Amino acid sequence: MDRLDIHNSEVPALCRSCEVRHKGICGALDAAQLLTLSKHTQQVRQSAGTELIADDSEIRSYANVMRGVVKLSKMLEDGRQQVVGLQFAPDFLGRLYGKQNTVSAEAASDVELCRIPKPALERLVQDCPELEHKLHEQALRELDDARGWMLTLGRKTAAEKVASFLWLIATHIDPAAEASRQMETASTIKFDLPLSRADIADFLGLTIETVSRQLTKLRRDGVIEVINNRTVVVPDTERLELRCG
Amino acid sequence: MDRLDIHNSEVPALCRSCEVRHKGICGALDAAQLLTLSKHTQQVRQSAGTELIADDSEIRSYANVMRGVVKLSKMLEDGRQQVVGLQFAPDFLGRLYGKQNTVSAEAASDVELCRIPKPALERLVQDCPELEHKLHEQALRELDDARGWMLTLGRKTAAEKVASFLWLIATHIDPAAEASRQMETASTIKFDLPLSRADIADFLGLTIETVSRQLTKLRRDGVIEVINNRTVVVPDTERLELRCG
DNA sequence: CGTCGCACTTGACCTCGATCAAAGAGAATT
DNA sequence: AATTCTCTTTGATCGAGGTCAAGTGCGACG
Repeated sequence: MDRLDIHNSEVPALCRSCEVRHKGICGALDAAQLLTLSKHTQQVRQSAGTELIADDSEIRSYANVMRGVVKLSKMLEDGRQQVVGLQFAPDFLGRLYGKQNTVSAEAASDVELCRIPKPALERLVQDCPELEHKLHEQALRELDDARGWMLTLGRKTAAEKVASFLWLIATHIDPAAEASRQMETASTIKFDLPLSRADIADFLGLTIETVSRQLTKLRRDGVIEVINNRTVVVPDTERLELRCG
Repeated sequence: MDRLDIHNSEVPALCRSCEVRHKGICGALDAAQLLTLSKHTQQVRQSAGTELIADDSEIRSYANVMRGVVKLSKMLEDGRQQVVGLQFAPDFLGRLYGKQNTVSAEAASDVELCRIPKPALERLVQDCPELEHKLHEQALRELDDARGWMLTLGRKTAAEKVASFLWLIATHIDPAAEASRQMETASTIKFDLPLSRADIADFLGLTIETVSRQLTKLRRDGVIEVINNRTVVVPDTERLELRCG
């Protein structure tokens, strides 16, 4: 688990995050600001399992997730762990306005990040209310997500938790499929799990054995098919949704 | 559970929220903006148990919590409920930038709110980047809180959950005591629980029986004293902290 | 091709917290 | 003071999910 070093990465011409407008930070910036930004950002690749941010560490830089999935988690002293969030491209990654990080972040899959040093981003945010607005909106979305998961963690059964997790990944990995699902009901979705069983367990507040058993049950009941332990096919999304509690 | 109606409340001279600077929204505003604000705000009192916001309802107004505690919660169709947040004075209450509310809000104790209609606040936010910044910071604090509770919900035992809840209330109700605790270790804290056993259970993802049993255990072990089922005395805060896991 | 390592699955058993049931304990009403 | 709420505590029992222990499948590597 080597720590990420932004100096060991190739210098980007213009950070690709600028092409990503949906949730990324760059849609808010004008041409001059984009140029400034591109001078500071560093495109970085990290392989699955790399620790990107350590909890309680000093905040030195922020990043945009360009590709892959980043896992945010918190740990108790005795090692019990809870995944408290997942970030998909093109989410912004980092805790604005703090001195210390409040969670740790790890690459759940191979990821591509667009790094920007803390002072550079903070200057941009100050100069650009529109950028602060964008980041504010993402924070509110993350807050909604977190609260949604609190309901799952506190009140759902193991079976409902696992179904809810699959549902979350299905809708995030393949938003197109989700959109089409709303038009013409009953569709098939196929996606790769970006998390190991252990990570899923830590996300759902379960053990890996329970996650495995519940996946087996969903398989037996024909709600999902699993290929190579990583690829999931959902023949009928409604059947899955029904199991989310 | 009558719904709140802003037209049935007395017109405030100048909303008292403007005096509250720590986390409230008004510290960001200049004199002219404060005056504008005071024309739109309505000070409202609600008694414990009143529903302030219904989940999925259309957002019509925001509020600042002036006194008391507001409980945010989410519910499954079958009635299972999870409290996903608590708001103490002078927190801002409401989901900015959304059409629908994403949680329901209920007065946990008797509360005093300073209401402001959605359009009025949104105009102010647009005109005043400093105000957006304030609200952004609160959203990030709430996000940190939510993620902290995810760890509690997913990974702590019932005993640790109850201790953590008491710790949360102790530090929020009496920040002064908390501050003094840091200077000279080992202090006594006394506070009233703002939540019923049922609410505590819904907050911790437990049943009221388990909450009751754990409180009894803490009492037996001398970690807390309980007066009238509502007032809690913690003779040694460190002993309590030790039980938070 | 074998075997090593790792992630996942499956089984047997146990425990913590849920459920069901009853009994206090205040506060409000008659 | 007696009655009736509602909230809380306590006890007895049950079961979902955790724990412990094998077993399986698959890719990496000699």
